[in-house]
Amino acid sequence: MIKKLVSDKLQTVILDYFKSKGLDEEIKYSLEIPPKNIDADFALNAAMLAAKILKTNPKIIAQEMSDIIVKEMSDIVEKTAIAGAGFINIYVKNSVLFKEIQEILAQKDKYASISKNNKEKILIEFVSANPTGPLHIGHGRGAAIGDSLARVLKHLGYAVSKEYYLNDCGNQMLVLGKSTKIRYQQLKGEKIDFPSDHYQGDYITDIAKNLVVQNKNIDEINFKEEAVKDILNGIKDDLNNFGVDFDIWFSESDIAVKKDGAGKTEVDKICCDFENKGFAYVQDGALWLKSTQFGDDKDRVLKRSDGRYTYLASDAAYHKNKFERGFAKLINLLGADHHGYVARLKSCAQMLGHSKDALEVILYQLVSLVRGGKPAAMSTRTGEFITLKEVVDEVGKDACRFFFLLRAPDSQLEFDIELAKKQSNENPVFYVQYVSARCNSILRESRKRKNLKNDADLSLLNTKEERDLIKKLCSFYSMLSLCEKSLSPHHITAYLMELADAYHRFYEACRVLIDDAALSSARLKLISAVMIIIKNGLSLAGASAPEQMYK
RNA sequence: GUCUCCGUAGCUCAAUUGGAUAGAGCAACUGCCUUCUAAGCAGUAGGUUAUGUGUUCAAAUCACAUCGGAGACGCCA
Repeated sequence: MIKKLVSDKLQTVILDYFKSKGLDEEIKYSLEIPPKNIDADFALNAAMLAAKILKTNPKIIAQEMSDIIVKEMSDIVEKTAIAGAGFINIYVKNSVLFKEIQEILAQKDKYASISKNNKEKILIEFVSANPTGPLHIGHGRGAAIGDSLARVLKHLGYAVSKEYYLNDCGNQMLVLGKSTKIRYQQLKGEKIDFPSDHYQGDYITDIAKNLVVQNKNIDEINFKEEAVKDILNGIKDDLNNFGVDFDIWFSESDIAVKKDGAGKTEVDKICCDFENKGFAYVQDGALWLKSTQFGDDKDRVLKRSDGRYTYLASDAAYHKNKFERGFAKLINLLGADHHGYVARLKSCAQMLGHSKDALEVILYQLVSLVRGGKPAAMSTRTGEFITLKEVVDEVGKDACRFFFLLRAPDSQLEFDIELAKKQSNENPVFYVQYVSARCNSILRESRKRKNLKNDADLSLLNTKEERDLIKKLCSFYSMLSLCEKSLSPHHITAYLMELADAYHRFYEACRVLIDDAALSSARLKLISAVMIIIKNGLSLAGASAPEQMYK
């Protein structure tokens, strides 16, 4: 939280300076972590931005600002330096760093979390796969990104709810029921052709087999219900084994089937509402949403001329329901193939009286599946897909979740099954978890020793490797706020790899269990702090921090 | 045809959202285990950020154009 400390103090100092210069407008300066070749703790770009407006030399502004910072913030700032085109590099006092380590040790898994729930309520909806088949590897990516983002936001003090939207009515449910029935009849010896537009996967036959065992009369079986129940249980198991749990399972039938006293569903009501407000109109016997009014490139059908609603109508009612539950911000994770929905969903949000930013849609590129260099199909209908369960069983939950978090959502992810199945050091999760194993090993060994002190003097930690490691620990909060700002949790894995790198270098350079009891105690404190951060970070990524690892 | 995303080292990807000398892992090569786990460390090599023009103190990042890849554009679900 050093960054927060520095930036909070800087804010008033800089504002005062700007005022003294007669600058009223807000300048969006940023406090950054400098590139590796510069050893300063933070870099400030405010002088260059101010110079642009004041039309003066940025270096002069930088010097003035720098002098004020040193004077006003002497309790935390050791020194400053002006570099490049007018960067102000800030060096934080060692005592601030050491205090931060104490803070980590005291707060443990609560470190860098904001406990007061004064931030807005957020609903994050993800996966939401139709219950027509098991989750595949693409759903895994959505699950990993959504769940980790939720964990980060929760840690930062937002009241986050994770929701799965269940499309449990509509035509495909009927097809699912029919598919199961035909498989059942085939198992009973009837000669029936299986239609090519029905669900082909073996899991349908498995469900039918279970029904055959129950030995009921065919007329007593609700095939649709049995199939959905079976598949949904499978989905829940798969998510559970993947470390993902949802707070709310929202059923589409609640808004599209359930009727109020007047015999209206929520979908009926919102369509009516939109029409009354002029956001929808009738043309060619269908009801159209005027989404072009809010930036969509064409209007969309809400209700077909035969009276059936489209998915958009359900989605509009669903999002209205989300807002009504008191969520100030909605985050939806969608596969990139659904990007066409963004404009119309945002239109709905605005028609409901919310800002278009109240709904954030994170699109993640689909996972292209490769098997031994050749592309592999992923269609639920052909039945030739790799399930999430299959990959988790073979690769392990930790590696799988870490792998999905390595890339930004909008970059395409190539998942080579053969490579992922190889449990080798090609997978960076081992590099990070190895830190945990090495720390634990030392901590175990240290318990056998008796010359260690509790009130270790952290100022003894003054080698380059120790200082680098401490600084990396202290930037944990910066990483979290970056995830928040970019709404992407992929910075977690990048951070963990950097932290692991700093730790392994420290491990090589600085022996912990040594005769010098004072130094040894200080280093033990340091690795206790490392353990806390590694564990926190891995936990946000949905992975574990093992106590031991063997060859 | 229109729209969205992408194009960065041999491969897979980062780059704190406009910042300083563009960084990691894998693959390749050279060293390091009688001391807390070598799933590690140190080092070498690898780049006109697809191409071009522009915007400014500053561009991989923004704008326009071109080339290439993926995807979306139905009164489908």
